[in-house]
Amino acid sequence: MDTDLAQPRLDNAAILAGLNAPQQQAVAAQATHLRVIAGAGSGKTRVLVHRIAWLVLNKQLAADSVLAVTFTNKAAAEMRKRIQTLLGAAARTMWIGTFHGITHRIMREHALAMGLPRNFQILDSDDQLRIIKRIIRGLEFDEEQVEPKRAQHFINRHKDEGRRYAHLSHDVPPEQTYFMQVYERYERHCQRGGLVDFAELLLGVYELWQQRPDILQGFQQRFAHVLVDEFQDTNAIQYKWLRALCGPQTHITVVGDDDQSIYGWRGAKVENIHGFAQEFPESLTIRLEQNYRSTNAILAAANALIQHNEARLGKQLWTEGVKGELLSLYGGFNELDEARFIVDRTRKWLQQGGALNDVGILYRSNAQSRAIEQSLRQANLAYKVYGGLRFFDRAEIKDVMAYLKLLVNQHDDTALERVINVPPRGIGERTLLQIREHAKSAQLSLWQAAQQISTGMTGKAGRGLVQFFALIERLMAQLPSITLPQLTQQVIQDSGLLAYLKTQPGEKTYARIENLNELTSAVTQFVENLGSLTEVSSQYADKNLPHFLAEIALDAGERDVQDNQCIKLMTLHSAKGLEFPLVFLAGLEEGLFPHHRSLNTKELLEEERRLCYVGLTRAMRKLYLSYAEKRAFSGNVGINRPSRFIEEIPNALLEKLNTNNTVRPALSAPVKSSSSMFKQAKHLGSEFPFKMGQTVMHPRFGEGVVIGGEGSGQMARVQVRFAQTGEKWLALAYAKLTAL
DNA sequence: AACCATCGACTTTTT
DNA sequence: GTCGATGGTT
Repeated sequence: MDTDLAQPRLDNAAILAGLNAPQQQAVAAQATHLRVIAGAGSGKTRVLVHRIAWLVLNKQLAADSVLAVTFTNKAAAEMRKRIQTLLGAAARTMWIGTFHGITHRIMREHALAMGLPRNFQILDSDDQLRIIKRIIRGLEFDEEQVEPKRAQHFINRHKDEGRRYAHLSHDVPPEQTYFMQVYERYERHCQRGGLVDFAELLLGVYELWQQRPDILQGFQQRFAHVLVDEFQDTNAIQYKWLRALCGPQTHITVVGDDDQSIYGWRGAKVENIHGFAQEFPESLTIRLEQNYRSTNAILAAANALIQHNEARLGKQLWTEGVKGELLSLYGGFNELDEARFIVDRTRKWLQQGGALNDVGILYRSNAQSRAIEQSLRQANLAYKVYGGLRFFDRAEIKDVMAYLKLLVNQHDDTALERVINVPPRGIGERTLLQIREHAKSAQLSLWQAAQQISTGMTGKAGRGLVQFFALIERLMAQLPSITLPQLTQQVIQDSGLLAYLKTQPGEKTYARIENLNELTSAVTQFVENLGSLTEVSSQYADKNLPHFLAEIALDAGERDVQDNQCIKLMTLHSAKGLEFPLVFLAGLEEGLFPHHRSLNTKELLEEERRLCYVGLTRAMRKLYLSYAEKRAFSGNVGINRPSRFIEEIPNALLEKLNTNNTVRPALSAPVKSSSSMFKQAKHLGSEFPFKMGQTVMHPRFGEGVVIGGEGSGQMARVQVRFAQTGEKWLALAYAKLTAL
């Protein structure tokens, strides 16, 4: 797709060559601000890259007066690579990075002004959760009532919106007062420890700019052009941050597709791209609607589907390419039948000369992969499941990382707690409790507290502590004289992690040991790359290690999807930005896709539809849609109607393979009012195991009476009035209700 | 302190 | 069904 070659002499003709008219307009737009609505497969990255080249060439810009922001490291790396191809070495000094990477860089530069220690640490969500758990325990809250995950979500949601504890109204629903207290303590904890979570990177820099207009002005003057990729995914704080950065002289270019906005649930605001023209009156909007990826049939289906959304800027994808095959729809008897169908058609594809890595199998939720994997294994087809646990999130890797963190900062309590008894060295819960108590009362870090306590200690725990201190100190002493890969090896060996792993039985042990080896090669790779970056460090671990830790914290470890000679399985969310000649979109069932938790509000439902749109537009040549009439879920069997999204695709584009089944068509609209729920329940009939007014038994809530119901299959819920607990909505798929 | 059994949860995910 | 957390037991 990309035929860019290094040009000996780059001129405008070369930059614009091979681009269609709207692409050229976007690349060379003179408007103060620019919004590019870039449909799927319309050459978005290409336009972004060529625009940067055009700007540098025509506006005589210094390369470092351009700032290009993306969401993922992968996108940033790709962009830098392609700019390098066009502009050569000039791309080196250009500010290209993720929101978090760039704010991290700014934060390092201005740590002092932000009241941060020079060696501030970045928390990943795992670290964050651990801290929150500790705080909840410290406050002596019941973890049942104040769930750590929800507290984390509470904190992150507010920070992503730019709200500190101090900004919050204290007039909140009672259940949130707990979260408020956790938030307050969490803020203090991070402040004290020099800990920075992901949201803090953005929020911290934003606040710095608010408090120090001089610093802000410096950045405003430095960047003549700011370009933002995937603008539809920006959240509130990212938007505020960008808004602040745009001074009177700044030009901003945003690129995105409101129809592919699928991250509303984690705070992304489609409004940002929708309202751009109002917010930036001197702006031009250009639509890229010519698609270079899919057949006409696929695009027609995608266009038809997305037209059911109201909240959109509007656009129609088209192609000069072939009409292509119709989409095929298969209604499986159950999820295994669906999987067999997928295997069958994959085989057919291979027989016709297709390749394994042409194939992408996409689904709404991870759990769906199991049945498909099973069938693929039986058929001996090579596949890989993308998503799930990231490399650096694996327990054994995090253990090693925690040791490395401790070497940089012994007062990193989170890291210490993680590894003080991993591998087991006799330091149990009681000892740990003692250490925590002492740390709390004497205002010490756990490291300090442990050292003080260990002096009077004899026995197993005491020996374990001494051994642990000796290990850390010995490794610390080596930092200035060994390389980072050597250090990593030492940690793996000397900590006893490797030896301990080897003694553990279980099939996963081998994979874990492999992971540790892979970590060493990742570290080696990091050190090699370091030489080519601007921040050249000495080869020794004392200099490299802090950089490495920051890098890893900001690295999702995105795996390269493209090359592997195998079938790719992934969720629709992870498939965004990818393309496959042959795509299976599985599990098109009401309740699963659209997901039952998105059925009740229009906004969520439209996001589901956009997700479906993303799925359809991944396909280049052939697209299969499928659903299962019955699907096993958490041990239960759910009966689902085919997804409404199927109906939203014109019949003329669909070849129906096996849909002569017993399942009735989808509900045309979500159930809204409670009275209609009530009616619905009465008429639900066979698949609804309870009648109105029936007495039922619940293992936890006891006896109750059915007073309402809604939905069917996986989304079926009943309302029950319990004697003790009052009225509750219970999902039939989860609740173990028995009729009395 | 380590191990085992039982219980419960269960959309999507980058930084 | 399966993973992870928890609580009770050894």
